[in-house]
Amino acid sequence: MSKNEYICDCNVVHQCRVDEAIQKMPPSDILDDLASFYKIMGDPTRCRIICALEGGEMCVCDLCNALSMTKSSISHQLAKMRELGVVKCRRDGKEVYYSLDDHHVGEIFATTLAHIKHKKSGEIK
Amino acid sequence: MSKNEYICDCNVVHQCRVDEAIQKMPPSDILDDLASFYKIMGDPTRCRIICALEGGEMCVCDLCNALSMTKSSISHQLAKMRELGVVKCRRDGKEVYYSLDDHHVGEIFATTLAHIKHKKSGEIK
DNA sequence: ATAACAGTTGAGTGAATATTCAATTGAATT
DNA sequence: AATTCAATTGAATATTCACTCAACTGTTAT
Repeated sequence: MSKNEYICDCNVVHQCRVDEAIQKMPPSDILDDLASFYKIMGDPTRCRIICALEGGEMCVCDLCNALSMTKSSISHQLAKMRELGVVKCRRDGKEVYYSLDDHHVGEIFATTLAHIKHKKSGEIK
Repeated sequence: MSKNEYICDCNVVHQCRVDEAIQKMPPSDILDDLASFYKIMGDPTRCRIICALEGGEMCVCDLCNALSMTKSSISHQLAKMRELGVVKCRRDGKEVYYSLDDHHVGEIFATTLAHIKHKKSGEIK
């Protein structure tokens, strides 16, 4: 009778918990944005770009040298980060300067970094 | 003379910023852990699992029905999340109950969700 | 104008990964 | 012991994605 028999071959154990979870689930556009935000942070290269930009704006060439990577590779990543509103850029002559666009990013980043470091040193839960 | 000529065909614009970024860059094992943490959150299915588990533990079948996905798919994701210490599980008879392992996850998740919602409703930077 | 330089972009490639399907494990019931 | 049910696992597939390479855009200098 309930929709689960079409999805899964077992019976619901706690219908109330299932209903509660469905009811409290954020709308899918919000969830997709959330996942996109995490996904954009979920790459070592982009994490390093964010770390570098926390000290202030840098041009693409500066970033290349700070991260020891090619201009093309960095530029591709910056384009994605810009699209998601993580970084912004301004042109000054031949150079293009990038900086963190979203002030929340730095905070979330710092919080998570502290959490990782804490876990790393002790493995206390 | 500087190493950048091997990486990039342009000249460093701000050597001091580059040096500062390199010096302040967290060690690569920390950065990899950080990226892994974000990566595991960077998938809508896993975000939904986390949302569901915030209300308390659920068995795999409950999760299937809450998310309208197959047991196998959910189980594969749960295995990854368990490996990274995001969720933990306990067996009770035939069922296996999953819950959030890391109390930081909920906090970081809530913070980011609030941030996304805020951005969504207004696009104020 | 032409050349030189900073950065971008698109196609292509190889690696990572989410889901499906089928087989298997582990536990409870008959 | 045999069956049933919840969950896991491995292989296969399709998609995503980071990086490379080469061509191109936009700006400055000659």
